[in-house]
Amino acid sequence: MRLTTKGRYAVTAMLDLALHGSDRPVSLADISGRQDISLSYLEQLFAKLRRNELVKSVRGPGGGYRLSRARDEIFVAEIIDAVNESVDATGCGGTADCQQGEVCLTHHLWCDLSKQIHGFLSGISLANLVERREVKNIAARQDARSQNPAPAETLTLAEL
Amino acid sequence: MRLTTKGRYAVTAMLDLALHGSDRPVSLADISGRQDISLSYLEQLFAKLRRNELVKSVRGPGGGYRLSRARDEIFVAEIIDAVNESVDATGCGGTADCQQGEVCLTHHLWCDLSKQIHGFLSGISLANLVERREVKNIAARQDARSQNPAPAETLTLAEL
DNA sequence: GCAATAACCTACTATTTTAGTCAATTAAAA
DNA sequence: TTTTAATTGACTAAAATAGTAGGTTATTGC
Ligand code: FES
Ligand code: FES
Repeated sequence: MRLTTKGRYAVTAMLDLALHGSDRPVSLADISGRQDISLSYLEQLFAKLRRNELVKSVRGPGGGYRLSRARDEIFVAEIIDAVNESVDATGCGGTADCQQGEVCLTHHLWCDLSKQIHGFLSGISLANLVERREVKNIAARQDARSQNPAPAETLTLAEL
Repeated sequence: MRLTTKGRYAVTAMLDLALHGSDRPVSLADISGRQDISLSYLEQLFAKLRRNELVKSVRGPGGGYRLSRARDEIFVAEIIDAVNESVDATGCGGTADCQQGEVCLTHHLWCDLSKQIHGFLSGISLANLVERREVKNIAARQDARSQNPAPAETLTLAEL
C-alpha cells in the first residue's frame, strides 16, 4: 500500500473538478493554478484518470476535463486506484502466497487492513467532500486568490 | 503513508518473537530461517525496534531478542511506526499547511483516513494475533519445516 | 483558412526509498 | 579462548516519486 502525493494530487484535482466543472470543462491550467500542482504532472495523472473512465476530455479552446459520472458516483478509492496501483496492503496482492508459494504469517492482518481502508475510502464520494464545510471554505479562499492573481511580492494580507 | 515489505517484515518478525520467545531469547538467524527474511535486513529493522524500546537484546551464545513488554501491550501500529516513518496519510504531517502555508483542499480527508488506519492498527496487539487460528496453523507449518531443515532439492511432499 | 488553445504523448531526469549486502567490532557464554 | 550473536557503518542495485521538456493533434473563434 502506498499513499503519496500522487494519490493525494489526483483526489485534490478531481475534487477541484467537482467544485468548478458543473457548467463548463475545466482546463488543467486552471487546476494547476488553484491547487499548486505542476501542469505536466497533472497531464500524467489525468491520462490515467481518463483511461480509468473517471473523466472525459474536451479538446481545443474552452476545452478541458469534466467528470464522466455524477459527483455522488465517484469515490475516493477509485481515484487512488486509478493513479496508484491500489490501496491493497498485502504483499501478495490477495493470492496468499508470499512465502515461497504459501501464505505468510501476517497475510490475514493485511487483508483485514486492506478491507478497512478500502471500505472507508469507497464510502466517500466527491459529492460528500463538496458538501463539507471546510472544503467549501478552502475552495472559496482559492477562488478569491485565483480571480486576483497578483505576483508573490505584492500579495496583500487580505488576499492570504 | 506507506506500508511496504519493511513494515510487513517488522510485524512478521515481532509476531515470530511473540510465538517463540516465551522462554528464551530468539536469534535473528532463527527468525530469518522461519520467515524468509534476509538476516542483514532484520538487523537493520531490529536496531530501530530496539531504539523504540519494543524489544530487548541479549548478546552472546543463546542470546537474541525478546519482547520488552507483554504480548498484549505491543500493538501493530507501534511496530510500523518504529520502522517506517508513520502511518500518517497527510502530506503535511498534521500541520495543515501543505499549500504554501495554508491548509489544502483534501487535508481533512487524509486526517480522517489516518485516524481510521491508526485506530484499526493500534487496536490489534501481538497477543490478539497469536490467538488467531490461522496464525497458529501457519506457525505450526513453519516450525515443522524448520525442525527438519532439508535443502530445497530433497524436500518431500509431506514437509510442504 | 489561420491562429490560438488545450489535450495528448513520449521521453528524459534528479531525488528518494526500498531492500538489501558486506565487513568489521563488541559482548557474553560455554 | 573459542564461538555465538548482537551491533555498527558503509555501500549498492533497483524501483518509485515527482517532476521537466518538447513535441503532436484536435477544436474553436476570428
Ligand atoms: S501478504 Fe498475503 S501471503 Fe503474505
Ligand atoms: S495534507 Fe494537510 S494541509 Fe494538505
